[in-house]
Amino acid sequence: MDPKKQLEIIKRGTSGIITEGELLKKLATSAAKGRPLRIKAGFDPTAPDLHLGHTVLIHKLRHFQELGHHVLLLIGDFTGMIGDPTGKSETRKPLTREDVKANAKTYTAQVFKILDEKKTEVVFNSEWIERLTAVDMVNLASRYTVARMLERDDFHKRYAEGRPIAIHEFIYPLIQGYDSVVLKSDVELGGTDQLFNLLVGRELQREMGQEPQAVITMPLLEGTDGVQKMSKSLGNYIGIAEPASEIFGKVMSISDELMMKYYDLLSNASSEKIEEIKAGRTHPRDAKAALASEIAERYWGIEAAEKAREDFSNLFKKREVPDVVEEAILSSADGTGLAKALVSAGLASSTSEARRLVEQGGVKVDGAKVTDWKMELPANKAVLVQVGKRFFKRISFS
RNA sequence: GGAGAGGUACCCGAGGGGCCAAAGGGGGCAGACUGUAAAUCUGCUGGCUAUGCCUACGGAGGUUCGAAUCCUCCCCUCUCCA
Repeated sequence: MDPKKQLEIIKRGTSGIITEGELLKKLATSAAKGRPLRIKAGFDPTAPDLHLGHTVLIHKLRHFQELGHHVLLLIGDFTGMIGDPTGKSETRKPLTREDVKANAKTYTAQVFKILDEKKTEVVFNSEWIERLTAVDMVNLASRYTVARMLERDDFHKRYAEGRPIAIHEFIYPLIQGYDSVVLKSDVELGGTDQLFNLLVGRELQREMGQEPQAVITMPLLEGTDGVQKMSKSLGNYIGIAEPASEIFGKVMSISDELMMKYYDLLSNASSEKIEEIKAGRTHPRDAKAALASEIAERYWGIEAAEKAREDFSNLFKKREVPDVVEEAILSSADGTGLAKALVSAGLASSTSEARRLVEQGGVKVDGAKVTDWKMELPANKAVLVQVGKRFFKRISFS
């Protein structure tokens, strides 16, 4: 494909390219010689379950793959096995080789839902880093200066504020850069927070007589709240291992504004289509549903995605009861009071909570709104209990 | 080693003897509305055998009729100095 066209596709959704001119030149040479570019992206194998935020980078890799380039999926197992004592939050315990292997396996399995496995080369950096001798390490370290290290924002701040910087923290960027040298990468992708480390790769390649890699940074994906970056600990994430209905629902719950970003970063839709949505020619609700379907389908297949879409529409548009409602058989020994039953059935976390829900008109029994939390449920037949719009349980007593 | 600041609910953060189950914001939940679990608006947001009781402002004691608030000791975090 024409290098300029390629660049256009690659640029979509990125937060920075260093430098665009260099990248274009690489693309041109590649096209002229019929030699695919080597695209590197590194992953930390410590957290095996991925959420959509992690996939932003992977989607960009896919774009390269579709353009015929060679993707190098680097598993940063070396740092994982040492453990990074930086940061006070938690002392990460070093992973064993087995842990890393197992993590990497689940990791790549998830990654290959997006990337073409046949066109992807998975590499582990322990393979070459472990072979380095102390002499090699010192030699590597001599290629970079303290002053340049201190240019990194967080080092700079910590140094200025007199907070500690451990020596090994200087080593990690060097190792990441060295990986680029070993892999002879033409392009490296990373999150915006990785910019400095990515640039070290350029320096080291230049030092070692290679043409420096182009660097592409991808923005951090905001979570479902639309403000903070997606992360498991903030609870604003959409995990790719979550059920299709959850993925679908969570995507539907994002704001219209955030949807645009998700389209840029997570969708395989054509640029034309995305432009159409941004221009408002597609109804936001439909655009969001299409996105939710696309993502759900990617991880669960078309059938599950269709089902999720249908259920969602029944539940929220038509306000119908889903056709599969979980049964909850409670013991009548605890009494048949509504508030208690809500708690036992897992629809409320405490009787106070249950009471509040009822008082606010959020509870229906057999389709009728209930106002009395002391109401007794029938002991001899099952009733359909609904909390809010989305939680249903068929409750009976044994 | 010395000096100072601080630790409050899911998070941030106010309150400095009773009116404090604790302002305000965020998050979460519910309701209204709708285009949808968007946006906006409203309410709720410790627990319980429930017009009362219990538990809770870093931990343990103490003063007081009464302590998140005052005192003592301890633990932890941060800042400055050596």
